[in-house]
Amino acid sequence: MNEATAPGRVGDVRRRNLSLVLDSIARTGDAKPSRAQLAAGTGLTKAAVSSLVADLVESGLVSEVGLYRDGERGRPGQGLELSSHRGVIGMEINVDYLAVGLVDLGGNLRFHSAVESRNRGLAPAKVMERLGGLAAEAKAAAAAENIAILGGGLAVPGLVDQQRNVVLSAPNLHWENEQLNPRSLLEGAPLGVRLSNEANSAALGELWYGGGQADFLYVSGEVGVGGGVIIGSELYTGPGGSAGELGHIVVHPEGPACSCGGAGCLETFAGQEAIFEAAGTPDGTLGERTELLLTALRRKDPRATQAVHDAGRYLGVALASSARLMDIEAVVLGGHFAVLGEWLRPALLGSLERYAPGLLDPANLTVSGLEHSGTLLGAAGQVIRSVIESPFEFLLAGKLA
Amino acid sequence: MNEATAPGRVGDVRRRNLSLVLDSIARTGDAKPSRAQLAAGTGLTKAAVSSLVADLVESGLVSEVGLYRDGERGRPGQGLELSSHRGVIGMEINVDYLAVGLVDLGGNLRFHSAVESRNRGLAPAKVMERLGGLAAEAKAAAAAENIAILGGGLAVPGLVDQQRNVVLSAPNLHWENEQLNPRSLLEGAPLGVRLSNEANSAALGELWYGGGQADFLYVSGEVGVGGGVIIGSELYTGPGGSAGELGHIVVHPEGPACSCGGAGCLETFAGQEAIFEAAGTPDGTLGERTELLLTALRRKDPRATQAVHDAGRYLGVALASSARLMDIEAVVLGGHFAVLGEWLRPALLGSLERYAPGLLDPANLTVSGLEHSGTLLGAAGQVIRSVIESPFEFLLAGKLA
DNA sequence: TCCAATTAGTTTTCAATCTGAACTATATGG
DNA sequence: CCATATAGTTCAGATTGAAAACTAATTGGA
Repeated sequence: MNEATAPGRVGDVRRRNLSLVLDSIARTGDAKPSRAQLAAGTGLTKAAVSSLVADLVESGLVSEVGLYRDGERGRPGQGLELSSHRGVIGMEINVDYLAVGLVDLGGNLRFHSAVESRNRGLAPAKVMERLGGLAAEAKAAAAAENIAILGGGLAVPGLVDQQRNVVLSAPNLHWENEQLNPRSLLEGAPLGVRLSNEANSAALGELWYGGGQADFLYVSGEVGVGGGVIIGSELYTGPGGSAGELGHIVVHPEGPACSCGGAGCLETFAGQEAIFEAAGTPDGTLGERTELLLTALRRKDPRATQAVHDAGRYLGVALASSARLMDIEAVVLGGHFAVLGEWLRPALLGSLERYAPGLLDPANLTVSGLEHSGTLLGAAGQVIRSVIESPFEFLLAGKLA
Repeated sequence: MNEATAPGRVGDVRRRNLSLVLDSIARTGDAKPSRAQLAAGTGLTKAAVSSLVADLVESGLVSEVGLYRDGERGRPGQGLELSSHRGVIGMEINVDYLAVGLVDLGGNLRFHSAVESRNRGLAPAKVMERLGGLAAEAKAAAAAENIAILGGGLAVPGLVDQQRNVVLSAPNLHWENEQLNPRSLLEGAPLGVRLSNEANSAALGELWYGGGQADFLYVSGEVGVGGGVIIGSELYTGPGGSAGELGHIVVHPEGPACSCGGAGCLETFAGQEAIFEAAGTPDGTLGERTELLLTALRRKDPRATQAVHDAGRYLGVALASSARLMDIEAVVLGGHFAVLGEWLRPALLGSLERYAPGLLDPANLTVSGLEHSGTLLGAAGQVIRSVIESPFEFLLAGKLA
């Protein structure tokens, strides 16, 4: 007998409605809805909403914020909002830097700190130690603002196993099957620390806190070319968790060998290294090389211009194929594709028009506006969303003062 | 206020559990479970299962089939099965033929009929008229076997709007924005007739009635190259409903122009027409040309061999990219790719190994075993699944004798 | 032969939770 | 200052599954 689904119990109704109400409060955001507005918005009765809100307030997830004046007459409602005294710490390990951010339940970045750190080839333990220092800063900031930390999210540029806290493979860090202990970064946080992929987190950050629509492909141009697929406002990770590997789509069957073992992958044409090399940018730190490349582009250096043009063209091929396969209607560019957006865009659009005419509206090809906090927001947001989606489990997990 | 989700009501629990029990019976299939076994399998109590089964039996969806002898002692259980006196008619319009099938709730093909029909360029009304004749045969067969027809599914080789019953675009039929009236094929069926895409239906047929796993890509080689993406045992159609267009993945950026307006699409290398042309197969009906090509392959004709080899190679490129983007771990080949499977496979596997080494286990690259009934089964199955997933709605829709 | 053991299925009681309606609370405006 | 309007609470009623006790049907051994 196959028992894919759990049986419905009477209590499930409340779990679902707790989440529905909490989600409504989160979506309404700055408007700070009253119970009556929530009742109208969710379709529940006022009685049910009152009862649900009472539980949420008691748990500390929701706060009442004074009276709310909407119409002209009648008793004013009590405004409700996600508590600004509950937060999650977002953390990011990338090839050239470490970063942390403190995000409250409402999605506000209350503290942010980043340091350069050449992590490539460094032992995970060493990197985690450095990150611990940053995390301590964030914890201090939370204490100062009286924000209780519920949990954390840690994004890394590689494939992860969230259940076991293992980085299965992060080629650009030279990590392979590395067991991490992210929980140690945030002792005592009731929801622990969730490990995630950098591109996926950035995509989720864009969805929840940026200009993300319900369906889009986020393209992450870091050292590697990654992607995050958002479908119906959810991250699509695929059965094995490694969906969105845009960097290894074959864009030319006679193309050069790729570090992945394949050939003709997008990354060999549009990865940071490939672009710098094609443009003839000399060695240096990421910041230096980026500056040099941008300068070269501004003075219309032909080699740099051609390099970026080619990258855009092949990115267009990959996006055309992706759009066809997954019916993608919108694309958000992040990382170095965001930085190079202006120079990349014409070739990219031309390529899309050549390989998939009319499929993607140029207006739906945008550049991320979250800059470097997108990944942090997404990493933290996953924990915040887990609370919004299962508040009942959270109520049990721990009602902290 | 955003009201994405409906509020949970107490009654929803029963809807869910009705579906859970019905689905359990469907999955258990030939084993014909007793109420007690269902209780164990679903996690519900015997009392709850008894009550749910009573409703399902009353509706006619489930039948009791005599005593069930399992253990050595104790009262024997009443075996339960999906009623074999309820059925759905699956129908298919393709470029060269029409087909119908009668499928009972248990997924058994109780009647099947197909005729050659050159539908390319024919007016939809004319094609529907011919199909009506076939549908009448199926209805007669149903009457003879005392099977009540609940509804129908109609698959066409094109993009459809299921809500409005419009074929948005079926290039190989030369149909564009054609309003159909599928309901007229099956007057009186309580659930109407559901329009669907041929490749998607074939993928679903493979999932429900073939060797389909929970996650796979079905590749449909008909006149065009189509695809159906199954993720977590569900069809992924994308936000606009046109996901799975494997035929228009770019496999060579300098490739020839494609009918879609793009260039270098897989279809220009691996579509039926492209293969026949590259192989030098003379004109004729599909059956004749296929026979000629197979004969040429058997006698190791170099041109035919090369044509199929190239098609396999480019199909490999497309599958490598698809696997990377969507984390696809299994592929099922249908249509002419199934027919050519034996000759295609080496080049396809070689190509996969070159472009995405180790990503797809060759054992997970299989050929459909449903032959020509896969699409019919899938088209009908969608209606059957809708009943299994929402039996409560069905109970309201109509309890027929 | 017949009863203890065993398993299937039903009945009964209870708790959870929503709806709906009546009720209380608090504001505005004439 | 009261009619009106809106917010929010209280309470009876309905639905539904859990738990436990009960009835039903069968086997195997005394």
